[in-house]
Amino acid sequence: MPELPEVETIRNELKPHLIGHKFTEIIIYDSKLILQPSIEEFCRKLMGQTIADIRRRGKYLIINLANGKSLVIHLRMTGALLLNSETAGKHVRAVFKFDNGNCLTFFDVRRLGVMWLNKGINYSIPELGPEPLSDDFSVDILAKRLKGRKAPIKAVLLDQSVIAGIGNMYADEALFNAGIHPMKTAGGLSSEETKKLHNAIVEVIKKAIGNKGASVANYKRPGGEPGTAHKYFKVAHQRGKPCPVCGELIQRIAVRNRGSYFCPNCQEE
DNA sequence: CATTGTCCCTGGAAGC
DNA sequence: TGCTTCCAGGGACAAT
Repeated sequence: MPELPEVETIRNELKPHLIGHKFTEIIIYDSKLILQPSIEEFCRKLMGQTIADIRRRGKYLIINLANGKSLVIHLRMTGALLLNSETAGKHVRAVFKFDNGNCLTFFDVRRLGVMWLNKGINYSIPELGPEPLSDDFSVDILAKRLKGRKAPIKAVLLDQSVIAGIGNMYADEALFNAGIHPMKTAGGLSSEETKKLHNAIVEVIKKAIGNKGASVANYKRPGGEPGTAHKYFKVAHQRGKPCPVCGELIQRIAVRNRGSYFCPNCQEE
């Protein structure tokens, strides 16, 4: 599932193939993919435009066009952007061709991914919290953002308006590394725990980017290769396996309907 | 504003 | 073998 490290990997690997190139053909197979404007207008406004830059904010991929507008893409659960892959098929929702002969396929089994065209460079994506790897994300900022929150820390970590880009897998990994139980009240963390959590979030995200993302479901890099970050997961999706630190069996509980994996010994309630 | 629950969407795995 | 249920989960949205 594409979270921050996966979207960052996709961005890095698409850039050299797409920047400076023009859209020469656009095929939309699934009308639900485009949020705005209409399909016809979307294609007309994109056709012939040059890609100036590819950026990322949280889990959103932002394709900046030379005309100042931007194409915003969210892959949600199973979306993938593949270079020079299949151009038709059951799960192909859109295909974009470019003047250098490259072809970009939007592949998405569960059809939850979306994209839209924005008017200005100030893409109107929802209000998001700080980027975990930016200077805006300090221990103090994290403490301020958790203060007074009564919801479980796991739920708050998944709230994109608190911190941008963290999803279910990396929330579980960060909480494990910080030794914090997912159900612990967010506002009740000690300053020591907050410090540990901050460090764990930064480290987990950095390491996952270094490993080109985690291929637990059907995440693929643009070239079709998997990432390797999931090979180093300690608790995420490891139900029933022994904790790498203490050997206790990893458990799964539901926190706000999200599967949450943790070690009952290392992360006491 | 904070919080919680529902829905969207499909396919693989597990259970019976 | 075939049916049902669970599970994967980001985010919009409604309700409280």
